[in-house]
Amino acid sequence: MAAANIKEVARHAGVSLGTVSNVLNRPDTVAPATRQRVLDAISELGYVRNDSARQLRAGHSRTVAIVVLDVANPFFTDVVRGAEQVVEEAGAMLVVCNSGEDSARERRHLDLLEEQRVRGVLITPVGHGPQPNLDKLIDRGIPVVLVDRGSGRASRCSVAVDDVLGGRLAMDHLLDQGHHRIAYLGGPFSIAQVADRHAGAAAALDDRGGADLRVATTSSLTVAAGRRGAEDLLALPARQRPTAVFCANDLIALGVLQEVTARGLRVPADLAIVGYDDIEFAGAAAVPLSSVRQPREQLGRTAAQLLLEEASAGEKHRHRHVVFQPELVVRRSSDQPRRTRR
Amino acid sequence: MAAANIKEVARHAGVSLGTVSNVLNRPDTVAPATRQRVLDAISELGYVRNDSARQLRAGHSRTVAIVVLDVANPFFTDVVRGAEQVVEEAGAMLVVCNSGEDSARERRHLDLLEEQRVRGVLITPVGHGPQPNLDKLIDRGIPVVLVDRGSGRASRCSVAVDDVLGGRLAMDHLLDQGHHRIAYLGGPFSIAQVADRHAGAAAALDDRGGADLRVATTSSLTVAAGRRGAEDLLALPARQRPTAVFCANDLIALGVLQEVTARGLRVPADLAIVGYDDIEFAGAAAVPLSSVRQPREQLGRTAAQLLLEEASAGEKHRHRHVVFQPELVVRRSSDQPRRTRR
DNA sequence: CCGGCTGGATGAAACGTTTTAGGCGCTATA
DNA sequence: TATAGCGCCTAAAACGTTTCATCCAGCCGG
Repeated sequence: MAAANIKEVARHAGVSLGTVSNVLNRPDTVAPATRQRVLDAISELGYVRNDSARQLRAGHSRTVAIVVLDVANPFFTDVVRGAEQVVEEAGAMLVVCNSGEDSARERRHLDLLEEQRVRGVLITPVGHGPQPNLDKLIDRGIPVVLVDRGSGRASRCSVAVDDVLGGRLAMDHLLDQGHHRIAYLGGPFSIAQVADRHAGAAAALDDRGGADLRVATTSSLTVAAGRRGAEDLLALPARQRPTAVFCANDLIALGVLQEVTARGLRVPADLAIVGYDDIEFAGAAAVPLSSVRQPREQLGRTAAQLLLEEASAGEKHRHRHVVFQPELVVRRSSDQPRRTRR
Repeated sequence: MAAANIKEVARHAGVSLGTVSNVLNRPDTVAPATRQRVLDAISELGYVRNDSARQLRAGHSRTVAIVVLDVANPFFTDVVRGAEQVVEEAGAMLVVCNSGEDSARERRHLDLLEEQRVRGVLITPVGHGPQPNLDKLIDRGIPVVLVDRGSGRASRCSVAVDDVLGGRLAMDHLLDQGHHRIAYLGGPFSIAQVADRHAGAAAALDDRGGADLRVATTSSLTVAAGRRGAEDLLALPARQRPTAVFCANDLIALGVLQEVTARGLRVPADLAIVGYDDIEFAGAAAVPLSSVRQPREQLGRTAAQLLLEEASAGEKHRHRHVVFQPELVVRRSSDQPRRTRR
């Protein structure tokens, strides 16, 4: 069966083309009898709207895109779920694109999305420099909301969790636990979250002093990268080896935990670990993981709301920047009798 | 800047509309000098192709959709990554839709995708009854590939892992370990994987005898559902309580592990656990989880390949059904000195 | 000098909607 | 009786591409 179009439906129902369109879009403006005839024709022919034509006419599509750094990262999957709720409620469709922390792929996705004239884009950009591609979208009138990236830019909305504060919370906690040699493990620093969390940790240390913060960078935010990072840390001579590590996210932390455990060392006695994101698996880890919790689904919901608002308000929209507060969840991986450590 | 269209570009470059189109689609058919003039006009005006118009003309889009049961499930995220590779290589775009194990949402997604005339659909359907929506897509000529669902249906391709075999492997292993009271935890049974894995386990038991298989159903395949399922199992009187549990997936298994640990019981001594999927977190769990491993990314890759093949081969395409073999990975959660248990 | 060929460009049709201006037959009002 | 208003419907234009049938100029062989 070839795809029937609106014209065939019209012929079949003995009405004009515009009437069919009215049945579809403003059913109450057409007489009940006619409407029924059209509906019958529709179901008889198995007619399905052609969205391309619709979009062409409308000038934009009804889909909203979210571009995440990593589809397999539980942080983002929860953000996606939050955004999904809101977007679907509004009768639109959410499509998920994966940049894989690769700015070339990000660019390709954005180009494609622009060609598709999507209704709007939620994005956690890969870098934190200027973003010509995003600006291009905005120029074209496509609303963009930055997710988990608090840019002060006035040209777009953003939702974020205060990563600097999160870094502070984690660091304060480790200092409270009496650690003096602490490592920050994460990367690449081109990812804003990685840099901000580190900045918070460094600031906390500046305020209180009396400890050492070593930075070890990873090439990505994955379990495997965490394992490799841990190898490096553990290879240090005992006097330099940190007694605690603050990881840029939970995947890294789980990697560290795996590596440490594999070598027969104990957590937190030999190495205390604090992660970030408090993903579902953090509590189920070999040693339950301390972590900085973020309101992930809410982040997604709020982002989607801002986007839809902007999309419908048009010119008179005022950009907003929403910042949520993170919260430290202390579990076994960093919790031990208070004493000074050397 | 309003979106410039092909006509303006043509005027700007002093050529006709068709020539611009040729520059875009068949650059070698237009004289170098003209081509350059057009390209200059394009970049000067910031012209971006309008994909809706393109699609309208072409009759179909260049996007491929994948509809998964749960975006937050690591199994699917890996399948998505595999499919992504192949689809992007082919210059198309993969969009991810989440049915959330809800057939109403699945239906809405499929309707929307049909309206969009997507190039093809990869899907793990919610139920395993007849699927009128899928048939509708196929009637319309949109290729559909079933993922992780080995339907013998001749009308579509499929890729799957032999879940019955996986269930056997798990069960055989537990029997080898000397367990006599075993539970199968998972649900809903309307999900084919849940039913098949159970069938495999039951078949293995039939073959060997000498043990009891209790089925406990959950409402979904999540960590939370696993915890609730474990509560029920642990509430049984000691004589009936199973000594081992085979879980329909790793999320369930992690939930069980959490609940068991929270009550101060030991794994595997008090309760052995075998999961399914071997997700990245399984090895990092409190007690490293035994699990049935599936070639997840490859599943995605193969599915995408079949889809693209069908999309381009058209009529003369022969449907294929690819089945991969799972593999049991034994870790601490089910590994213990062999002895008979009562 | 003519016919045919070729590389390069053109113009118009077509894809399937939505929307807008208007038409037609009624009824209610002045 | 004219007029306005209303309910219902129609016809046609427009959205931005791609493609296909032409066309034109130049060139070659005869």
